[in-house]
Amino acid sequence: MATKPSIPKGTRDFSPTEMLRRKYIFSTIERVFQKYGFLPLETPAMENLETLTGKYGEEGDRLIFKVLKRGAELERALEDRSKGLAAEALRYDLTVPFARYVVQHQHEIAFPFKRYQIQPVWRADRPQKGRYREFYQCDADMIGSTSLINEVELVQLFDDVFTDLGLKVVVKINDRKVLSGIAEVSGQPEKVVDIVTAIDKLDKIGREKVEEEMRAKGVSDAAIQGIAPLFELSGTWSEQRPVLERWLAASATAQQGLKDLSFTFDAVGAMKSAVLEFDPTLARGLDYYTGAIFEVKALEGSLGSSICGGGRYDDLTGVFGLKGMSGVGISFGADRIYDVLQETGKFPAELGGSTRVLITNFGAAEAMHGLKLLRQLREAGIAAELYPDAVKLAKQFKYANDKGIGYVAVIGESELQSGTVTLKDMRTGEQRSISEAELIAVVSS
RNA sequence: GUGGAUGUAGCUCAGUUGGUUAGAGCGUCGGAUUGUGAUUCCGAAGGUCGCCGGUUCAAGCCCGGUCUUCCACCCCA
Repeated sequence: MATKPSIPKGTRDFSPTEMLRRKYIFSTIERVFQKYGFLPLETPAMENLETLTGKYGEEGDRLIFKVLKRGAELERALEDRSKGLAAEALRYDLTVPFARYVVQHQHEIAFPFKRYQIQPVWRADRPQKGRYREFYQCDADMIGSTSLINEVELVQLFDDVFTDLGLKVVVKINDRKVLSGIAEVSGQPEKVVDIVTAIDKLDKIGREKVEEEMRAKGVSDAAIQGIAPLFELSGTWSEQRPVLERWLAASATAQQGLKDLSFTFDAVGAMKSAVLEFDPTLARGLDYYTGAIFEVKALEGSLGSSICGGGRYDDLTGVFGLKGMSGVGISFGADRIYDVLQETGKFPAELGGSTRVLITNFGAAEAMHGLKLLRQLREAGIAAELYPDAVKLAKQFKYANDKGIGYVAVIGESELQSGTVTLKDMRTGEQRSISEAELIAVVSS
């Protein structure tokens, strides 16, 4: 007997209902990406293993899904383990494949290059709620420009997407240069990574535990004291800015970061659905971000975790041999946006895709006539179906009901003779007899 | 990768200190209505109790292993 079928851990099937909703999210994001001048790009599901290893830190390397060698190559690898059992791996994110693409095709690309990419990525992580081993990323990056106008546009892009999705969000922004400045001013600039990863957890574990963690990582009490002003920071950017300028006066790096942030705040202007907020505790993706850092959180729903991220990286393509290419990019977490929209009931009630009208099937003659009508309806741009089998009518009506089809056009023997259809509005339950010529007009209104 | 929970019908879940033939609601299917869904009434089907092994006269229940899902950490979308 066949064993019960299943799918790998951390992967999911998406039902038609779920897919309509997912496509709604993807197409909303894609439309905005295009409006901002980003062009589509796709890269293979698999990359050469060496393209990926070492790009995500020690922790990241462990989470890369490796693809086992096959055939004779595998036999050889099993005998001599020194070269490893895998030469390829599934992509871990979209940014590194993008960097690889840019380097490989640098002579064909016109810079600044703006691309978007909506594809699944894989991580050999331990699944949890909202964390999968296969999930989609929706990335937009521009590379080959250091202008802060890019940062400004990305903030506006966030605003546009979430306005279209009808969700209130906060866009948090920070600058890696400010974080370096904080470490500088504290007197232990070499501890910047430890300081920053601890600060990053502030809203989750609180000030005391953050200080505890810094102490555990070897940050001195004097330095922790020096970071204290961070915890007292409050108010809007215009209130925060002078405080930061005074506190971080000794660090030229920090001053530059503050200047850049101010430019972004000033240039963004009024926003529709998003609130822009400076968050000094924001540190994500420290490995390659060098300037601005972005994160978006929903102001509705209970998810709490971030639904988008991004930032500027000064030397993303350097590891592949192309130096001095600065880029800035963002990523939408479609799966988490789905959860928030689902929880807050923000999905549109009717998401296209469902058939508008179903023609009943009473038998060969009626069906052949229905087929002709079906063609006319479709020519008129109306999604229509003919029930394929001449089963009892209740079953055909139930099919329409379950599928959310708006109208059922009953064509039996009497309708066939009189050239009419009996049209039932499935929402109201009303039913009336109309001529075939009227059908398209009534159904499309 | 570390620590802790979880798994019973398609779905959500009951199931007594281990005791005969494992239940409910929803859904599905059939009928009431051979030309009408959603609502109503009647009826039926559907389970190797995640899987493998052990203890026992007897296991859905106890023990071990394994897998899944979930939670915390790590990290992250």
